[in-house]
Amino acid sequence: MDRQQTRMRSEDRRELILDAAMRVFGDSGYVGTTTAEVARAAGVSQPYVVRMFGTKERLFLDVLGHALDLLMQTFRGVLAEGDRHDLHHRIGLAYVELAETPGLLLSLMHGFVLGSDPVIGAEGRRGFMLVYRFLRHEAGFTAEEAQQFLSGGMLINTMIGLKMADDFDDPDVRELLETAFPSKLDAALGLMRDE
Amino acid sequence: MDRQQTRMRSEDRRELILDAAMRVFGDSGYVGTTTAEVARAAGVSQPYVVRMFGTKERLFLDVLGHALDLLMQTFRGVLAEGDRHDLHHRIGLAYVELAETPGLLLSLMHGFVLGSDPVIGAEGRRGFMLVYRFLRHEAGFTAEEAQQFLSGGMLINTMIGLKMADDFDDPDVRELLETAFPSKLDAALGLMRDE
DNA sequence: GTCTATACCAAGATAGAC
DNA sequence: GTCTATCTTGGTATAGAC
Repeated sequence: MDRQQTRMRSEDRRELILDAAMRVFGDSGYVGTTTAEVARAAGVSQPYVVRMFGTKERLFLDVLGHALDLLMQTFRGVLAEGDRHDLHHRIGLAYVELAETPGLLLSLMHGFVLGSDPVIGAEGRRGFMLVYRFLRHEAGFTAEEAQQFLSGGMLINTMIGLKMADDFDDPDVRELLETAFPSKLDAALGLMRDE
Repeated sequence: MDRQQTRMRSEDRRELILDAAMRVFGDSGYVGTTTAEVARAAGVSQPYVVRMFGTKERLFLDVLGHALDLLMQTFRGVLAEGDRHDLHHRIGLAYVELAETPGLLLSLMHGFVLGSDPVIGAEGRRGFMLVYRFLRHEAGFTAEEAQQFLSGGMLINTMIGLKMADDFDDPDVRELLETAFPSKLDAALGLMRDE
């Protein structure tokens, strides 16, 4: 083992582990992920991960919080920068771009599906409604718009979780992916149509 | 323990276990569910569950297949019985009714989110596309209609998974639930509007 | 701040009786 | 067809050195 760790400020190390954990949890889910896998992905020892976050559950909750922070921050950025009329499009695009941050959307999704767990479920509901409230009360979406936005988001999450893109050669799969993912092209066309 | 099992045809017992497993897997997911929990829910011994299905993985795959069978059967029933023009509504309603079969939609959802797993992922993708193909090629949905239907479905699954209804007293939660779930009332209104 | 070594427990699977 | 008993593995968490 070539792991005589270089010392680091624990804040930095924490960030590192959190990102690694987000990836791994996104892949295998909360229960399906071992603290050893997180450790390996982060390049530290397994006990250190536990030491730093207390428990695996605590770690997962922190990952959820982290993912949600990034998401809300992205949304607020979009809201701040542009005018109001194509907001729906622009937030949609921003959402799809979040898919490029490994594990971000999927960790959330894994949290969402664990509503029966008293502590993870509570956090999942809180996070989900945070997004809904943002859409409704900050971004000015109607109930229907918010519902449709979230619907599209959940479909995207599901297809990412399914690794659907691996079957892109199947024409049905391809068609579905192309209609479900808002593209820059769509956004441009939509804009032109709106004027 | 008062479990001196009455003997049963293994086919019947199999159905019983499958339904119990669907419930439990729906609650806790694939990895989060133990064969002992399934056994308890079905009223049999843990080794018997394993004995009958071979492995936990095999059991979960069978649950997915079972859930999918029920779903497709329901959809085909709807397609067969009515005329074409309000099909979207009627299938939507049928979908919501499936939520009353414990674990059905959620077991599927847990499967969907495990796309990284080589064997479960493959089955998940297969199942998901089976539904898409039904909508497109049998029910006559356009790509956009099919995409929207699945979107709504995934949002519903997510909210069921989140046990969102537990927070029904929160007005935002309530609003979201009411806009996301197609109701008989909506169906009736929609129909009237269509004529 | 970070590691190695290890205790402890839970879960899936197997053996074999009835 | 179904159970009890048990083997085995692997995973979280702790202790304690550096």
